[in-house]
Amino acid sequence: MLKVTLPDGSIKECEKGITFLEIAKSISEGLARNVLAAQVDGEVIDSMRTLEKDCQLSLLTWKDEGGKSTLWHSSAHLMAEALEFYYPGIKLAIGPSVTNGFYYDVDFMDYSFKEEDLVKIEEKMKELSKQKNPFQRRVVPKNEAIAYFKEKNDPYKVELLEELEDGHITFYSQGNFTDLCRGPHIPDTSYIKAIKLMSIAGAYWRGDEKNKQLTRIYGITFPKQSELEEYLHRLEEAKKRDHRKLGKELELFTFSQKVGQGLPLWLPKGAELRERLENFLKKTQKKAGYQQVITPHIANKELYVCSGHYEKYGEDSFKAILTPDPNEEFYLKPMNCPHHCEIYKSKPRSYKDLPARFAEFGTVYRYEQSGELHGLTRVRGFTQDDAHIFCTPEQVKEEFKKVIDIVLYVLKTLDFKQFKAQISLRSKEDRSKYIGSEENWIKAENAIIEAANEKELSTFIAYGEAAFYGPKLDFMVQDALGREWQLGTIQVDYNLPERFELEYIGADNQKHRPVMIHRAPFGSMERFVAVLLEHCAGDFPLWLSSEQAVILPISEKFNSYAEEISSQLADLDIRTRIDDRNEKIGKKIRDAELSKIPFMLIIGEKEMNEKTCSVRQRHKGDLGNMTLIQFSDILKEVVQNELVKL
RNA sequence: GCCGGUGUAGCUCAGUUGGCCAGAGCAGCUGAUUUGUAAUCAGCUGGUCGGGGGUUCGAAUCCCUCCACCGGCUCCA
Repeated sequence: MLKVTLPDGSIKECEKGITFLEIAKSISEGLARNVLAAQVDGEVIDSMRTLEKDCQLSLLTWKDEGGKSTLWHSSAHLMAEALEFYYPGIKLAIGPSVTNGFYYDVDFMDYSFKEEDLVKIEEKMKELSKQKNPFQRRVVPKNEAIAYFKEKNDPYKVELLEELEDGHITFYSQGNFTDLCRGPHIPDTSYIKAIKLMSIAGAYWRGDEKNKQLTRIYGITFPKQSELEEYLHRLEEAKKRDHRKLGKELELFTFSQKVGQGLPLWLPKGAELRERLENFLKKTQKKAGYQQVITPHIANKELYVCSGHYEKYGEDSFKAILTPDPNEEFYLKPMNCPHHCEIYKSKPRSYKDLPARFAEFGTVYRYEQSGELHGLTRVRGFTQDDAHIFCTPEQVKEEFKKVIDIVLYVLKTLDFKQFKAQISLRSKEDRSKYIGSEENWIKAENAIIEAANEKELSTFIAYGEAAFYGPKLDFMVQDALGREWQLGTIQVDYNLPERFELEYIGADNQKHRPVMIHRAPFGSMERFVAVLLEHCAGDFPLWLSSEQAVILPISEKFNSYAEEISSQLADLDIRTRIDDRNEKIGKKIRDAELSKIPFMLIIGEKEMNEKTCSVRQRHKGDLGNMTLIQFSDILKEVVQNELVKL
């Protein structure tokens, strides 16, 4: 008998050689029906594998990430089987599970595969799933595996196989389909109850644009039909929060083909919102010892040659701006740091002056690839809430921690509870794209990791995500559709100070090199507004709302009283508008609700006589009759609750 | 940039076996109504059917090309 330790700590005695599914059965039939995979000593494997030694076991179901990914991975195989049925001879590349479902990259050769073909594949998958075909695992010697796929004429699998180590290669088969696969898989196809193929898209083989482009088919499956329906419903709801849709509806921003792709136009309401966010941060930064600076939108090519950006990005950026002098070239500024370095250099600096913190809402222009533009989250002209901190090497960690405080304060104030802190380091393999000495990189990496640890941030490391001049700490949040975006970023940089030969005089009366910290708590105003918009579904906090209340006279007879309270509320610093259209009150309320105005003040005969207003709150309804002072107190309290979070 | 899809009024959308002056709702304008917590009624205005080229007696509809947008891929200082 072997000892199996379950997640609750209990130990179960089991016979060697029984399957994990059988262990599940011995616990309960219900559990057994739901088990998708087994996690044995931390490794996720088939529930049909057998018990060989004492172990820690947890049985994974739909509720576990490992369970989900196993079902989806198996679904990818099921889809591949259906595809081979209709398109014999297609070449399959890879078919993994992803955050929301799975995909398979397929080389369709001469077939043409269209979106409308998804339905018939889906139907075939449903048919195959009902056949209850078991997933069978088989260890295959490398040469045999290669021979199999050479015979099948699949160059992608052969290429994958050639990189694998002999003795660790497994095939999985179900029905008429066999695939090279590490696993794990569900016991049989009948576990896949609800199937939806979502979309097709192009994807390069191995993610390299030099390689052939394959057709990627995305799908998602569930162990229950109702879960699929719920998922599709959630997708619909998410679409309603899409910042591109809300931005248009709430008249925050727009794009114009004439102005140019990826160049947002901020409408009055959007501009006001943005101004409030900027002022909020300016105030926070002023307290933290930052100084505002202003730099121009273009700069001489020499600036970027010096910074290294020209060499790195010159080819892909907006082309140079020429002048009557043939020896001159200017560039639209793609980042603010080189300018700030020159501000630092404008006078000699003493260690007593450091840290120097220069902040600027600097608008920058980058020629992003056309296919990459996306609403406000990816644009060609945007404003960074940028600042550069110049400090001594000894001050780096402390300064870095202070910046983390600001970022956390900003996220907390705007009610972002879900975010990830990503430590972005160099790629392990390819170091050619980075500049600067090994020694400086290591110093910078350590500073970030230590600061993050001391601030007790929960972090994860992403290799290959560093900037070319240094590592970063990036704050990532998800948008309505689950896409991840980088918002705030903090970067330690030893390179630019060197390139610009920045110096300060130390206590020893010698010249020293300062260290730079680049940081932007919002990231960019554009992206932040986009993510904020989706996060709050357009219901902005009161302190950010341009129109905090709309005054709704019951009829035109009360317009003059509306004017009166509007001016009184303005004296109380409350931002209002009067809806004096010749419409019924129901219509005015409906329009105010749809435009997501936090408060509505309904005034008629009674209110005019009593010098009161009837207050209605967005999404909540009637709060009753009150005086303007009472109303203003409510607003003050709401704003207090929104802002005082530290 | 690459693959696939989409493009009709300010917005949401109808209209393709090629054929009457291209339609609807909302928004806007004008008038009537003077209204009590999510859409008052009537009339009117508004469209180079994304741009350009072609096929045809005839194109929103078919073909070519360019542009923009959407979903991905690659990229992201």
